[in-house]
Amino acid sequence: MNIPKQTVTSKDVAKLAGVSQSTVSRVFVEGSSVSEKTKQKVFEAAKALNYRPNAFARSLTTNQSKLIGLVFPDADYPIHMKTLQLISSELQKLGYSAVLIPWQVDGDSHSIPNIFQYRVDGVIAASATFNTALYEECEEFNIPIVQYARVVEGTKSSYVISDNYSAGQIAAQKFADSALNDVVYLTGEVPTFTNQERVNGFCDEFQTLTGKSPRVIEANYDYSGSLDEIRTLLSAGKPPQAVFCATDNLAMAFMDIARFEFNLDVPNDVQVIGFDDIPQATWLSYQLSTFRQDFARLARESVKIISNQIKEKDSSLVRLMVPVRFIERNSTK
Amino acid sequence: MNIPKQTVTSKDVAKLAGVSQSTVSRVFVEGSSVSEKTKQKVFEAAKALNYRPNAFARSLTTNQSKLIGLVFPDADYPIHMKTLQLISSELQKLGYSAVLIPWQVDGDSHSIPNIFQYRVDGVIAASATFNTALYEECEEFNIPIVQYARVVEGTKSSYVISDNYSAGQIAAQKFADSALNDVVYLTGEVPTFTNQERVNGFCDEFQTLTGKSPRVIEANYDYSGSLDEIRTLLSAGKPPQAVFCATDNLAMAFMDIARFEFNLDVPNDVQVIGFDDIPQATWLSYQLSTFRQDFARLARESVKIISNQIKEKDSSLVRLMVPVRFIERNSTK
DNA sequence: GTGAAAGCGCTAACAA
DNA sequence: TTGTTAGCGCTTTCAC
Repeated sequence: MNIPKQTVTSKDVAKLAGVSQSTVSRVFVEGSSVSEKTKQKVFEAAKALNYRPNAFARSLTTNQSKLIGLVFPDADYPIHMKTLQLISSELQKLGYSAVLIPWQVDGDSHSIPNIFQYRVDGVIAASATFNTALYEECEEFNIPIVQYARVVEGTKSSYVISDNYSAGQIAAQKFADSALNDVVYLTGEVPTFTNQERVNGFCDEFQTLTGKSPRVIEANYDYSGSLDEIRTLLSAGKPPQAVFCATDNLAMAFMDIARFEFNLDVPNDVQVIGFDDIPQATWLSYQLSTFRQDFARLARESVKIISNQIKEKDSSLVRLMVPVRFIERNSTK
Repeated sequence: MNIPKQTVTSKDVAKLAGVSQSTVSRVFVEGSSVSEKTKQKVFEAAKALNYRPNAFARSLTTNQSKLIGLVFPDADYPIHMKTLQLISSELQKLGYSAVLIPWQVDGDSHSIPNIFQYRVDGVIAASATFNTALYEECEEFNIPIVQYARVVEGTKSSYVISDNYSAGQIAAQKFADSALNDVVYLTGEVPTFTNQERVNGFCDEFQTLTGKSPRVIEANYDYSGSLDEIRTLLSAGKPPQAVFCATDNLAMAFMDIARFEFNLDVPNDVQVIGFDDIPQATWLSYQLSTFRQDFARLARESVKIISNQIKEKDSSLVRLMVPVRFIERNSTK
């Protein structure tokens, strides 16, 4: 176990360029005053030696790591990779890198604290399972945190989410336009703020428009965990005329059960709307009408917020709502 | 922009515990000799002050960052989140954290070098688009790299992949058992080592068993990019009796086109086998027979390899092949 | 615009 | 087992 010293340091570059170490430093720090000539000299020397500034040493003096902790989604939901790419890419543009924060605390819950040894400048919590410990740690160390596409109630943190209430309203309008009166909101089992907003928008609007209340029925956010609840729903008397589902996965589970086990036609016997617009929504088997979240925007905004809070030491909370778009395919009419 | 100093340092802890700074350090470093009594004292002081060792300062002296660069997949393929979770969790067990390396080099390609400012101890490249620059940088800085579930030919690095050749053989046997003779391998457009292995295993075995050669037809690894190629294939005379697809997404595209546009029954008119066992493979619309990769094992092994290469300074290449399992559902008979 | 010197928080010799 | 000392590679005053 023989760990070598770092190969090239700013000292080496300084020597080769014939300047002081601090001049080298200045060249690599934005906005320092260095003459164009020495700057060139230093760049040349740096390139010749293949020099990379040591971010750790830098952090030690600047007290900024340019590292953002990223709580990444725990569900194997098709859109989450895109989320990660978008966030990572936005961070990169601003000179930040992302460190993964494992959401699964194993055993003694020492894992969360571990990440704070790296002194992340901020944390982005991307639609993952709730983790109280994380929020407490952030508060303790005064690390700004922003929630991406989710809100954990009771936590005082910034967030960027889609306008779920409007989505609910639009779905309700769509169904009301078809003069339906027995409609269902199919929800997941874990109550979340964003889901509740959709429920509220849907129920409020449908009530207003038709005078009837939708049934809210609990299943699961994913496919396989919802099958039995859907069977129960469809076995209990007349099927609903339309179903608005909490996720696309759930909507697809509903469509499959309705078609293959209850011989119902979508959209003629029952209309279905999902939420998320996962790639599978376009597939020929589903052609699902659904709401597309503007993930690029969500990523951009959350990164912007976190970087502002870092730079400005501005601890005021930002709550942003991004519009969604209804994508009509063949599961509605 | 008022950046505060770090709140609590080992010095503070030392003072409170009434010991020297180096004793505090020893308490937080595995395998140092400290008496149980002082250890307790230090722990108490640390807890009272909410002390976290500064990983940057530590790295500076140890020349080890305990950070692993992670090149994460660029495709929005359903299993990739699981991959990330598994790798991240395995890393955590060994005391490492993962820093995301953005695969998309924007513009001036300065992004890759950036990550090396953090002096990652190693790099795991998880099934992503090939990036020559990354490999060169790693070599330049002597950073071990291991490829997860992929092999970029021409690169001298360790890798862990599934036994794709065997998968091809098993698929061939399955089809040969049904006495078929017109079978197709539906491949993606970008040639990869793992895919080629599957092609080889499939063709070799089918040839051996039946004396016939499968047709190898090029489409795409994802769903929507493959539709036209599949239409072309099915429009050209009699449909194949069976198709082995490079990915599950591709298999599902084939099933959809076959059923909805060519009125073919799966598996009676044409049998289909996929590869990956994504969650959708179990869905009622597909019930796809496919090969399940042992991602947990792939993650575990790749982390083990990288950590060994870091610890042992062992630059010998490890090439590991992990068995796959054929999961038979209703798309074959 | 540039250099010298001090110090960020930690670990690793070397003594004791 | 413990304390003292000397850096790790960088940035940042403060002179000049």
